[in-house]
Amino acid sequence: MDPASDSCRSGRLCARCVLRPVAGQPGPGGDASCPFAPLAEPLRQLARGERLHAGGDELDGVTLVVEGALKSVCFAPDGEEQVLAFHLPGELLGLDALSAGRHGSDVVALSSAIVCQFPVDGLLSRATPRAVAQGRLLRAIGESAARDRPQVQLLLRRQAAERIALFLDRLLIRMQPPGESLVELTLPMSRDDIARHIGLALETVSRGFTRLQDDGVIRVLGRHIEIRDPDALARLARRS
Amino acid sequence: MDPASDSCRSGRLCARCVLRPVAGQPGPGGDASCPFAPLAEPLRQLARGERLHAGGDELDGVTLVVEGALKSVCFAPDGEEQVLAFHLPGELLGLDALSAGRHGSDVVALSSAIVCQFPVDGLLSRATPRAVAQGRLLRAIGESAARDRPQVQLLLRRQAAERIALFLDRLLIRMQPPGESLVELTLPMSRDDIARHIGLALETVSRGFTRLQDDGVIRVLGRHIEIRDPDALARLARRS
DNA sequence: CGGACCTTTGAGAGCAGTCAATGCTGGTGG
DNA sequence: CCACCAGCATTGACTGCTCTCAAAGGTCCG
Repeated sequence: MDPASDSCRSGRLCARCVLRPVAGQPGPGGDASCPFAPLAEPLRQLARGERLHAGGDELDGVTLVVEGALKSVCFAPDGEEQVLAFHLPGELLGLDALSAGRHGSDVVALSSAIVCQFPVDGLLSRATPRAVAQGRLLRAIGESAARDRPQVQLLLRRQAAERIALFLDRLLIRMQPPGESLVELTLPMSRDDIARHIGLALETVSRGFTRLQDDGVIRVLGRHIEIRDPDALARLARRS
Repeated sequence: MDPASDSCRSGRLCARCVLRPVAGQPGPGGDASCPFAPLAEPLRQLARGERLHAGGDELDGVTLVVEGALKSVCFAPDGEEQVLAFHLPGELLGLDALSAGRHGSDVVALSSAIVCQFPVDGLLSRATPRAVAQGRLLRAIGESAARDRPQVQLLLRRQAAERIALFLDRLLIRMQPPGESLVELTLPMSRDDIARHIGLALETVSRGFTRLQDDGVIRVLGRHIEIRDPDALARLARRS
């Protein structure tokens, strides 16, 4: 099997890739011709709960989520798990290891998942045919750096209701394909994971969801969420 | 005046540059030979309160803090200022704009400051003599991405005392030159700025400092902080 | 010396955390 | 097909911490 072509053989998998959307690239051959294929390792499949890598592990490379969802976690010295980020299809992870050479957090699959890894050697190589791809990658890196910022903004909100509304609103945006507008979604993570991600007790998260339901903003059935009033949700996320 | 050489003419200014510390580079010529000089614009001086750029501004380039301190702020829709980050000498800022092409937050000088800017064109250029510098830059980018993570970790702590201790401990680490161990420091930011950065009310921050003083961990005189028991501080930051 | 800004301190109310118990759901095996 | 079980989600009661409001004290600068 050819590792390079395997990782991007399927158009379905590459369609939402963050590395792809660049000026004109719909050329003949379609999705099969991923410009990053030469840099990638074979796709890797993960089972629910399986660990992609642990904090302290040597940097294997930057990772792209193709399917499923993962979380980055670290542990406070008292053993408390902190969820630093969720990683959805099309998003990059592992950038924080580019400098230190080793990962700063554990990354665990929330469900069965497929990822695409780019060895760091390829990224740092100064071979010229890859220069264009490198530029594109630099942009993707900036994108990822930018994605951390909203998380900080969220955590700076001191009202639990605001945090929960913001979290939901942003997850919605990240999950919906460009142009579409999701009306319902199934959360890939537990209430506990959400709580550890937005800095609240899990009971507070649960109460928050219930409250949003009572107010007619969403409808909750466990992890299945129906958005009844997207504007109200956005308003709650942005105001107060 | 030659812009390129001006930006790194002074060894004093470049000594702590994040871009500099690479394998062997002490060669003759010393600090004057900054390998990034060809990529940089002339140094820029900022007065206290002066804005380097605003959120939404077109990306001018990645910025290195040479002297002084700055803060990145954004405003919640209700007008509340949120301090996303503080930027100290030797640190990079503006990475989050690499993808969108425009800055995501206002950056304001906390005191008079000097910065060194790298136009984005130079960074994306695939000219080969710069390839090495690009690799180094990629590492610096990863470093910056990694610096955002601790902020999230900090905000996930729910106890005010922990957040304050963590904030102080990390600021200490960032401010002390490698190898040295600071015993006292002068905070470049106000209690209000700290509060808006770690998600607390300014009164809570003030009380936290007082508490640390009462416990014999630090000594407080306004913005001047003396570390009386570094181990205790580290312990508070990492435990409970 | 005056004033603006920053910091500290106090008192009270409200919100979120903790502890505890019940309910629900999805998967497994009888 | 149903019973059971484990993990997850919801709800309630109570405590405690942090926010808010308010005022006084300090510091730095003009």
